[in-house]
Amino acid sequence: MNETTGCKRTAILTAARQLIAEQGFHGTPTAMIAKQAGVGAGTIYRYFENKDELICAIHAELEAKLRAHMDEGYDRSLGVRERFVHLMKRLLRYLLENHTDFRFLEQFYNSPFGAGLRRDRLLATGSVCGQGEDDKLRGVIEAGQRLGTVKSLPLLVLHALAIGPIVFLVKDVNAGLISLDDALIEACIAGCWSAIAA
Amino acid sequence: MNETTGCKRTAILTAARQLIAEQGFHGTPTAMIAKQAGVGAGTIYRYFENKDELICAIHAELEAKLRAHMDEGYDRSLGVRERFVHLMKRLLRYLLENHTDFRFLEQFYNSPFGAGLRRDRLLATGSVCGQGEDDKLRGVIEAGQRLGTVKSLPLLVLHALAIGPIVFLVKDVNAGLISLDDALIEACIAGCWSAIAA
Amino acid sequence: MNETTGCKRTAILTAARQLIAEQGFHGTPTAMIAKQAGVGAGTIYRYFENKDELICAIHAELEAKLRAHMDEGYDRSLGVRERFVHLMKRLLRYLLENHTDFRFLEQFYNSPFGAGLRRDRLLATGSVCGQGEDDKLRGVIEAGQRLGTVKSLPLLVLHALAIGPIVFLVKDVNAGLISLDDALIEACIAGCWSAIAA
Amino acid sequence: MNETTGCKRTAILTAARQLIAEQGFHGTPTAMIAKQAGVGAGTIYRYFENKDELICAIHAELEAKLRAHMDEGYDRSLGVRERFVHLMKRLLRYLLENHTDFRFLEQFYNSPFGAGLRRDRLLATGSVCGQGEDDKLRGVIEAGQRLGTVKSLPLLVLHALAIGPIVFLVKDVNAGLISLDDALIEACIAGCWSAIAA
DNA sequence: CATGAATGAGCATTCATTCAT
DNA sequence: CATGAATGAATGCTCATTCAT
Repeated sequence: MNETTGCKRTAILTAARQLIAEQGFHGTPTAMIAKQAGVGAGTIYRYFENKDELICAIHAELEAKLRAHMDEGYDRSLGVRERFVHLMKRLLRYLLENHTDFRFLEQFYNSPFGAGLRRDRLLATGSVCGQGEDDKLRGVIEAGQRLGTVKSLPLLVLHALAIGPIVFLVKDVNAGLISLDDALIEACIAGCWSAIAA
Repeated sequence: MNETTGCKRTAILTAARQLIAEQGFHGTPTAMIAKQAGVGAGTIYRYFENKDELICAIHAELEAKLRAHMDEGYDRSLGVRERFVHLMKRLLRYLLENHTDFRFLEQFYNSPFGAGLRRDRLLATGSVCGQGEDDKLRGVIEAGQRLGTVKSLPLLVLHALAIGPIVFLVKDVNAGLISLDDALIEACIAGCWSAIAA
Repeated sequence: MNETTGCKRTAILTAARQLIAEQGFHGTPTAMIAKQAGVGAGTIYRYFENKDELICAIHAELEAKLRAHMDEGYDRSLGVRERFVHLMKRLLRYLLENHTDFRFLEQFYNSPFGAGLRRDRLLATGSVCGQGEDDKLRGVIEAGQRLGTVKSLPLLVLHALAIGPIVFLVKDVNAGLISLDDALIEACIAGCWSAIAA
Repeated sequence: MNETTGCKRTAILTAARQLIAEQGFHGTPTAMIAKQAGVGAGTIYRYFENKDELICAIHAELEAKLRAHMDEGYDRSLGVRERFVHLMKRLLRYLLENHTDFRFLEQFYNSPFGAGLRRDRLLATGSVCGQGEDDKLRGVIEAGQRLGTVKSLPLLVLHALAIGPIVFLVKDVNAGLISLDDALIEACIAGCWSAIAA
């Protein structure tokens, strides 16, 4: 048993996520996933229609996890800037701490897989434009716009100004080019706020 | 003849860049590249060691083109902010106008190919930290720091704050989620400046 | 419950026969048979050694059914020609009315399955040469030979002359190329008789 | 070199025909075909879209060969019966002498492959009903009907009476149940004629 | 007895790369 | 130099069969 998860489906998801994060979609044969998950080659297909479905399932899982993590400890009573900083910090910290998750998502969005799904997605175009979803970051930005503390620009532009640097920076960190302490994280997010602040 | 370039190497590079931008690395067999380039399947291997080398050659070519485009019309006599805006505008406009180039680079950096090459690259971690190269954006940022108009943060962080939103936004545009007029471009780059300005 | 037969074995046989008739041996996984039969995938193996045995069991069942049908209403006191016509009509009508049975047998005999079993089988080489079995058609032909009303040719040749057209014609009917009324059936069997009559 | 044919396409066709005749479609992996043909596994796909296309190509080839063989030596000036006997003899002899061809066609027509193609095919429903083609057997039968020497029955019925016994008998021969000398061949075809003769 | 999750051998097909011409 | 036919290793997926419950 390679996985203590108990459930084979979870073992497969975990193995696939890790391997794909490291070696890419095409560098990760299903046989390798099965082996790493400690299951038979055919077992994958009891849980997923095909390799693509497996990949999309991982993506869905990761996005839910990420969103849940960001929302944790969110306090509506705080001011716009404080709430923005809270969400952004949690986002940045999550991406830094969950190395393989980020690597996976990185590849996902920049591949034909993500092409059709890109809209409304968090790291890609931002859940900010999630239609009816309870997107906290979007809510904060819109609240700021109503109060006049955030620029009157299209949501997508503001979102790019906020999220773009985070994604970019995490790549640098993962590439070993820099490491971020609390002060730098604080400074970076302050910069993001300045970018969107009126 | 699909290419009037005369040189087969160029025909191959062009064909490969376009096809890969549209279909991804793995959706683009070498045979397809050869056909589109109007050359024999074996001819590719007269000019490139293997498919990976071809891909890296495209990357190198695109990066050089991009850098050259950014530097064009650059006026050292202007102020820091003006020079920053000039470079950033040219970058954003180039990426918007050269759709397939961006698509290619997007895929390149977010794949095992780019993994080893990521350091020092423009869109990835920014040519800003190009060792000895004449990197104008880096120069502007450092000049700003000396004058106290740009924050005293690591270059990579500033670079992320500047470039991150651009890359992010171009993806949105390419996904058809938004289109940018001059005013939005201006506003976006103003936001980037605010992010790094002291 | 898809089957009211009560017995799982029967449910499996029925499901397998129908599915195989429609989709062929290789287009019919055991899992599909089990599902259609309303039993678990493993249950098939409680009643049949393996898939091949199941297929052979269906074949045996169908052949018995067919033989029983042919023999029904058989009157030994009639003349040779009348008895021949009786058996042949019942054969033709059975095959026309039991579409899937015919489709199954068709596939069975023309596949490696039937290869080893072909000898002594009704539709294939004819139960006419069934060793000790009470084969009515064979009996009629031999009786005819003794009376001099049927040609003195090897049984197998006579059998081919009698049965061949039937099998051939049913295929045409199943393919929707022709439909047979009573007159045509009569005429066809008359032709078969002419072929073997002295 | 397993094949002296010179052309790989031919080697593949030949190998596939023989192997499939012996082991069936599903008992004959493409790798086995390639090996027997003395070519690489991928080479098959340079000549055929996929395995199905290969199989259909074999079928087309065999049917053409068979038709050509039947037509050889055909003399329009002979009487209806003589022409019928000529064609039928050549058909029967061809099937007897080309064991594997028959085995292949047998399987082809009784499989999902043949399902859509069955109409108008020689062994299946008979080229007799080939729309505009120069089908000699059909011509002879129709000529006989005009002269009143052949029954006034639908072409398909007459065709079944003529061809059915042949196909049936060849199976018996191939199964080793009987062997045909000239006299038996003559007798059998005489029987077929009696079946359709007015 | 019955189940159905798990298995893994087996197969069709693709594609980067080679090499004889 | 250029070609493109040939290659065969590699891969996603299927399915008959087993066995723990």
